[in-house]
Amino acid sequence: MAQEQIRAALEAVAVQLGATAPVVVELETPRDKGHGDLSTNLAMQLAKPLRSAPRKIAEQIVAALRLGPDLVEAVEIAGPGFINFRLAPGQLNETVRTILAEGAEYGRQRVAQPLRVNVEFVSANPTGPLHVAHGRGAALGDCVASLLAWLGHEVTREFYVNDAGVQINRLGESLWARVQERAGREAAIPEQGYHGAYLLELAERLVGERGAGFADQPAATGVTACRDYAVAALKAEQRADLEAFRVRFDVFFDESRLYQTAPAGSADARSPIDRALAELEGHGALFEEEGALWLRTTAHGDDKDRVLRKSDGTYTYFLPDIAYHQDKAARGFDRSIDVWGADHHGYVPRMRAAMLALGHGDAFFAAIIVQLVTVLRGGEEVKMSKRAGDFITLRELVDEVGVDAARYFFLMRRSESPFAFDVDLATRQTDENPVFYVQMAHARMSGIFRVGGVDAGTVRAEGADIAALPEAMEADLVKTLGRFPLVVRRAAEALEPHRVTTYLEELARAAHLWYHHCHVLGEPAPVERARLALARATQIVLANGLSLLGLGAPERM
RNA sequence: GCGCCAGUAGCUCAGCUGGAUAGAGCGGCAGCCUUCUAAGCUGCGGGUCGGAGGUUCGAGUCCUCCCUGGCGCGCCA
Repeated sequence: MAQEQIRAALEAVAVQLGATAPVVVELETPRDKGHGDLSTNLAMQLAKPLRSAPRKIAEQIVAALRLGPDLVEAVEIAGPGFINFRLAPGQLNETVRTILAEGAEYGRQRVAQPLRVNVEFVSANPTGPLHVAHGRGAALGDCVASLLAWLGHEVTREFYVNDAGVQINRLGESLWARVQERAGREAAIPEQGYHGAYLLELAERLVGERGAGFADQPAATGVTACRDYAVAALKAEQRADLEAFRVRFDVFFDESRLYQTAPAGSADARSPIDRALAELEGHGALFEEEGALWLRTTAHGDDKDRVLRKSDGTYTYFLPDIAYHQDKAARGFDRSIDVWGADHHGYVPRMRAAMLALGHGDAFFAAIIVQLVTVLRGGEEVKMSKRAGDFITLRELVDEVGVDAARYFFLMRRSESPFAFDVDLATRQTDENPVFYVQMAHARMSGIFRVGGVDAGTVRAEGADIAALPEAMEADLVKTLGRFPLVVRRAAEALEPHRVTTYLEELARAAHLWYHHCHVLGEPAPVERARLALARATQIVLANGLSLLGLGAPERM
C-alpha cells in the first residue's frame, strides 16, 4: 500500500535527520481535499527534539525523500509545517485491483502480534428474558469480537452465567409462589423476587409437565425444583433469542464452576475461588480487619478497599468475579474485554485493581460500558420497569424491526451515549433510515450487474483504467473505498463499532452520488469496463462492512 | 458529598486518540425522473463545540474549577 511505503520513507528520513530511532510517523487523510491525499505532521513533531523551525525541517525532509513518480505525484509543504502528498493517479487502479483481488477478505489484516482475546458480553442472569439493553450489549460485544478477529486476533465469545446465589433462589421462590397461586392457594412473590408474566407461563408449563400434584410437595423441595426448572428454561430461551439475533457464543461459563474442586488426582484440586484467594495472598494484596478479609484495591487506584470474605464467612460477589477473570488468564487469554451495563461502571476500578494486584499488565482487562437504552414509539418514550417485569424484550424488538435494523441501530452510536431506539425510524423503508440507505447502495451496485447480465464475480481490474474516468467523484469514491482497512483497524483498536457504521454511511453516500451521475452500462468500452470494476469494488466493500456488523447485503430491495 | 458517562446546527449524532476554514443525516427552503431502483441526487440557509481559566507552534479533543442531565457509590447481587 502507498501509505506504508510513504510511512517507511518518512521514518528513514527522520532518523537520517537525527531523530531518535523509534519514530512514530502519523499519516492521515486530510479533511480538506486541497491538502492532498495523505498528510503528515512529522516536521512539527520533530521541531522540539531537533530544535529547529517546523517549516525548515519540512523542507529538509522533502529534499531527502525519494518517492517514485508512480507512487506520489506531488509533495507540498503547507500551513505551520504539514507535508502533503498527492498520490499518482495510477494508485486508484492499484486500490481497485487490491479490492477485487482480495474480495471478501478485503479489510482483514494480520497484526504483528496476534493475541488470544476473550470478549465477554450479555452475561444476563437466567432470571428472565433478555431485554433491549441486553440487545445493545449483544450487538456491541459481537461486533467488537468480529473487529478483533478481522485484525487477526484469536477471539472467544463468552457468556458468564450467574447460576448461583441469592437471586437464583428468589427466582425459584417466585416460580413456586406462582405454582401455589395456580393451585388456588395464597402465596406472595418474595421481596426482590420476579413479578414478570413469563413466570406465570412457566408455572403453567411446569405443572403441565409434572402433574397437578407438583404443587402439593413440601416447599423446600418445591422451591428447588422450581429453581432448576426456571434456570434451565430461561437459559434456553435466552440462547434462542440470541441465536435469532445472530449472536453465537463459543463458551457459556457457569458461575457454579468457580466453587467446584477438581477431581481427585488432579495436580491442583482447589476450586478457582480458593486458587484466586491464594494467588492474591501470594501477591500480598490481602488483609484482615473487623473479622473480614479485604483486598487492598486502593493500591491500584480504587477509592476504597473492598471486602472479599464477609465476617460471617461468606464471600461477596467480588471474589467469584476475580476468580472468573483469573480463570480466563489460566485458560490462556491475553486480554479480557468485558461489556457491562452502565449500572456496573462503578465496579471497573476495583476489577482493574484486582487484576493489577494479581500481576496482570494494564492491557489485560478492559471494560466497555454500555449506556441505557430507551425505546421510542410514536415519538414517545415507552415506559419500562424491570422490577415490575414490565419491559420490552429483545425478542419483541427483533420481531418488530428485524435483525438487521436492530443490530445496526445498536451499533451506530458510541456505547457511552445513552441511546433512544426509535422503532418507527427502524421500520421505515426510506432514506431517513440509515440501515436501508447503506443496504440500498449495495443493492444498486448489484442491480448494475443484474441488468447488464454480468456475473459480478467475474469482473476483473486488469485492463480497467479507473484513473482515466472523467468525473472527480469517481476518484473520491475509490479513495473512500481505500480507507476501509484503516477504518477497521481504528475501530478495532478503539473497540468502537460505530466507526464502521459512520464510514458505511459515508461510503453509501459516495456510492449513491456516483450511481446517480455516472452511467455504466452501454458507455464506451473503456469507460464501461472501468466503471464495472468500480461498481464491483464498491459492492465488495459495502458487503464486507455489512458482514463485519453481522448484517445482510441484499442484492435487491 | 464522592466517582463514572454525556453536553457540538432546530432535532439525532460524527469528528480518524492534539492538526489546517468544526462535518453528516433528518427537518426547512429551491430544484432534478424518455437513462443500470426518485427507497435516490443537487443547491441554499443554519454554530459563543455547556461556561471560565490553563498547557503549546496548534485544543471540540489534554489539565483544573464550575453549570446541567443520566448512572453508580453496602461486610447487597
